[in-house]
Amino acid sequence: MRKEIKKNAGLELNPNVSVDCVIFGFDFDKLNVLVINRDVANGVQWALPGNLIYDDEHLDQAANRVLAELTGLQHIYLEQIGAFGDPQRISKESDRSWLQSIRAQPDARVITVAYFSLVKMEDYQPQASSFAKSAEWIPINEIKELAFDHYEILQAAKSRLKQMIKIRPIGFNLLPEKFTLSQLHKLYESILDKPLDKRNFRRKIQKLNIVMSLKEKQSGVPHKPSQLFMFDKDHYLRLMQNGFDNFGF
Amino acid sequence: MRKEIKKNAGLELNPNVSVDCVIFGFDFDKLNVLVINRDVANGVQWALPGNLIYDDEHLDQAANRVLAELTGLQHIYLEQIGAFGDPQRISKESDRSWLQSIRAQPDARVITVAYFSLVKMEDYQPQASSFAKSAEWIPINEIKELAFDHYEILQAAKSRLKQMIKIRPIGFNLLPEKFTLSQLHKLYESILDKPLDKRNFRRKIQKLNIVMSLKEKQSGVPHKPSQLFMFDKDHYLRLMQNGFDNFGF
DNA sequence: GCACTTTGTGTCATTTTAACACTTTCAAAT
DNA sequence: ATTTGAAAGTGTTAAAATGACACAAAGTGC
Repeated sequence: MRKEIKKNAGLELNPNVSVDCVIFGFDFDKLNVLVINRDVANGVQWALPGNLIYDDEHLDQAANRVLAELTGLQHIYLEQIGAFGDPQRISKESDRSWLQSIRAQPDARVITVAYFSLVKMEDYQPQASSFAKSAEWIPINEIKELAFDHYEILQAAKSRLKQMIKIRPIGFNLLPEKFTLSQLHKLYESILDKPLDKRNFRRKIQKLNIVMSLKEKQSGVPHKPSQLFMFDKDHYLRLMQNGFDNFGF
Repeated sequence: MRKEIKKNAGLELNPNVSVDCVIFGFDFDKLNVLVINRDVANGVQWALPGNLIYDDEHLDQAANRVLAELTGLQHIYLEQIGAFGDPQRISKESDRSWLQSIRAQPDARVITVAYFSLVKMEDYQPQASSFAKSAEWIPINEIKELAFDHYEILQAAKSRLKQMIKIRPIGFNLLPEKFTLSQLHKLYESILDKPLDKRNFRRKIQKLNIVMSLKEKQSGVPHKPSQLFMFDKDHYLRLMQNGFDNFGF
């Protein structure tokens, strides 16, 4: 195999394929998404972080790279949503100037492979300076519009997350290691977008044995302090081996 | 918008993006997959049907085209599985001769977008001539190996199908319009890859009201003839509007 | 009419679900 | 010191869903 050629190719961006990431965070109250912004003629334009892939790069690698370049985070929960391939997906007039500033071949037909990732918001807090701000956490429900086809991708990410959380305990990726059941409860409500009865929720989670209670409580809160819990991965893996894949929400 | 340029571009295959289809069929006994084959040095090589996309073509369109070109079928249930992007995915030595015979740029890095589709086997029966055979239904459990990364894609398709059938009644796409509950039962068992209690299965399906019984029975069978049923789409849509998305299998 | 094959059906014990309200514990304010 | 506010934590019950299980009925082919 021709090594030199491969090496060269490795330096090349593939002009036809990009990855975009829907990065979810949870602020103990609602879901947020990390978007990047850019000043345009009439205000600010938001988009999902993303980029072209390199020619010798695995798609998953490219997504991890985009995430790391933006946030510095590594080893983050990341899952592919799918490919978006409308030939017109990046040709809206309002998107062209942005594209021209970031792409060598702004007119190329690009399909994008979307990923969603779950991060602990505490792990990445972009500087909120009003200058040079480039990344921001935005509550998902406040996002009405995004560049390119990113709004569509966001909707797909949301519904995929909803689907996944019903069959796997991925929500823990959005919480600190130690959390309260109320936080977990609120998280599930936010993702599923519907109220869940508090007592029934707690009973279900505890019956499944996927959380272990710590000998530690919240402190400094102006109300009854809550028991802290951790995700019990071992118990979950055991459950899973028995074919468990339905939380029943 | 520059029409001429777009038209020209439309005639071009995009050398970097393909689609591949996992086409499922059900023979009332087990799941089958439609594969294409090609004689190679030491026997026969199987692959999933697929092709490069055209530059002005939507990914979904491309998948529909591949399906139609192979089978003549249109308006078939088709759903994206995701993109497969290992940079080495098509560079196995054993795949190169095949690629060279079908691709203008056999060395290009290609990512593929995989789809799965559900067809009624009766709607497409490839000629089983031993010459020039190019497409064949193969029982999924007999497939141990496929060209490129197609085996991996097949596994993803299988598990996606399994996942989907638990939340949506897509199985009906694999059956004729009129079917028996035993056929439906067997279909679910084949997809979920586990036995389901006959009576409990029938009870569940009928309680959900997603099938309507016809005033018609099987005939010509050497045993008690079965009642025939149809999928009741209206009832299902009503269910769905109430948020139903879990069959509980 | 006998053999064979598949259809079709009901009950019961157990588990799971959904609905629902009040007491406890802390910090903060007075 | 007492009150106020805010969230934590907890149990029961009725209804529904589940899982386990066996035998008679209705055809065809011989």
